Amino acid sequence: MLDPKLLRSDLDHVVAKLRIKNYELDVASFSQLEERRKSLQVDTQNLQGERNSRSKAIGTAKAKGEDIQPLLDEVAVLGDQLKAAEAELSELQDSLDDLLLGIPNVPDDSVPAGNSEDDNEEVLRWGEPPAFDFEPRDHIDLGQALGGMDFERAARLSGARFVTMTGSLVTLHRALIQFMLNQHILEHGYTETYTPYLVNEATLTGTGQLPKFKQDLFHIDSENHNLYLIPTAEVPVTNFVAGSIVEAEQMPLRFVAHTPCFRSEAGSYGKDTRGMIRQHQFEKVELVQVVKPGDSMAALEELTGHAETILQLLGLAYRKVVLCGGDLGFASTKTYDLEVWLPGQNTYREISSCSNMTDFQARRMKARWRNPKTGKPELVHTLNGSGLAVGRSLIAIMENYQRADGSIQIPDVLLPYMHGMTEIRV
RNA sequence: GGAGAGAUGGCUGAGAGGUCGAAAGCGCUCCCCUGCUAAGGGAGUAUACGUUAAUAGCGUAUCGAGGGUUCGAAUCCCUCUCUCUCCGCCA
Repeated sequence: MLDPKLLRSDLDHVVAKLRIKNYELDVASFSQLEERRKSLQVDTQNLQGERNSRSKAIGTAKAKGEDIQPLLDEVAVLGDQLKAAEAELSELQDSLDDLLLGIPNVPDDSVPAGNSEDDNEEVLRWGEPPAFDFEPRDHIDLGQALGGMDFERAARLSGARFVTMTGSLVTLHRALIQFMLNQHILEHGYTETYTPYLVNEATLTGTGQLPKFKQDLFHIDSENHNLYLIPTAEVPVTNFVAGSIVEAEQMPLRFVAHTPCFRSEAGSYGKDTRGMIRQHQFEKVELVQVVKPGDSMAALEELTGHAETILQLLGLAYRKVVLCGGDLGFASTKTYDLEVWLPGQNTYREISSCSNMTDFQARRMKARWRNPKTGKPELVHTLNGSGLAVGRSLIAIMENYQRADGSIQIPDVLLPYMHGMTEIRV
């Protein structure tokens, strides 16, 4: 959520900023609601004040043993007026909140303009795409040939966009998770976390998935439960600090979590339908930081660097792009995508997305820290990034480390997790 | 699943229809005293919103959440959520 004060004091500026994100703020609706809210709130508070002072007078009169009936008669009409005013105000407040919850975060000044991923700006390329003296295969061919990856079986169990895996490929998948976790915990200073995979509406509202993006989520709506499957660990982990005040000396908080992620992928029909690129269920190692407001842009660079380190240690060629305004997520002010080279697709594909949400999520979650300079609680800044998406990492390893005979070489950093295996073959 | 108890400020914890945004203690901040250490005295110490030049005043709201009763609710009633204790079941 944006700062309502900012919207009131500098609306034109916010509108201009949001245009970079291709979002047109409904200024008329906002101004109208805001104006009515103001006058209605003043009226309501005046009525409340009157009721309070009169009730107090009744109290003191009663204590003195005076006849209070005349006072009661005076106050009789006040109740209904007040009730009506309060009802109207709360209704108005709700519409205003709905509007505010639907407005995206404003982009950082460094974010380039643009409409789609084609307008994203490349910041760097690392590594060389491998040169093969044979025609490289994609992970689907490789996985089927190796016998460990089966999309048809998964479709019988669940439907499209699922996979079953067996054997060494699963070991490799698990090795990737262990390697990433250990790197972030032992080398990058993150605290390992375990979280629920089902969360409530308040939690998803805190990070910004609700109310606007309900269609992207899997929803458990049963007699006794109203829960959603997490689309990313960002949701439960960032909400660790919801409603709390973090001590200054504890910051920055750095959390890493490995969780499954569930996405309905509504609206992506026909996109990436083959293979493991876009699934309803996938594993991700997620990085979350909670930092002091002044530190968040530096923290974004740092966090993105932590994700890059994983790619570098795995020896995977990648490029780093800054998302343009039109491609920027709802809650983000600035996002770096890391795109790994996939020989099977002959292109770079997103494997990590690292974002600075500034105080946008913190305001929704009421996540604050106590600023020693002011002694007051102030909103924290939150960041998150994939470090990395595990399923896509598996694909990347398979396609980049494939050999002419269809076997797959295990990258050195994963060897400690592979029970002595140095390659995967039929 | 059954029975019971509870939820109050940064923390502990009083308060049981009116003068309660809330006693007291702890913690924290400032000041005084005291030549170290320790101790003592005083003052202050929630958040949001509105009004405003203002972090000054003033007003409004907030005692788990949401409804209700009442002129007036932390206090009474209802619903929900969560926590604790005992029993049952269980990976």
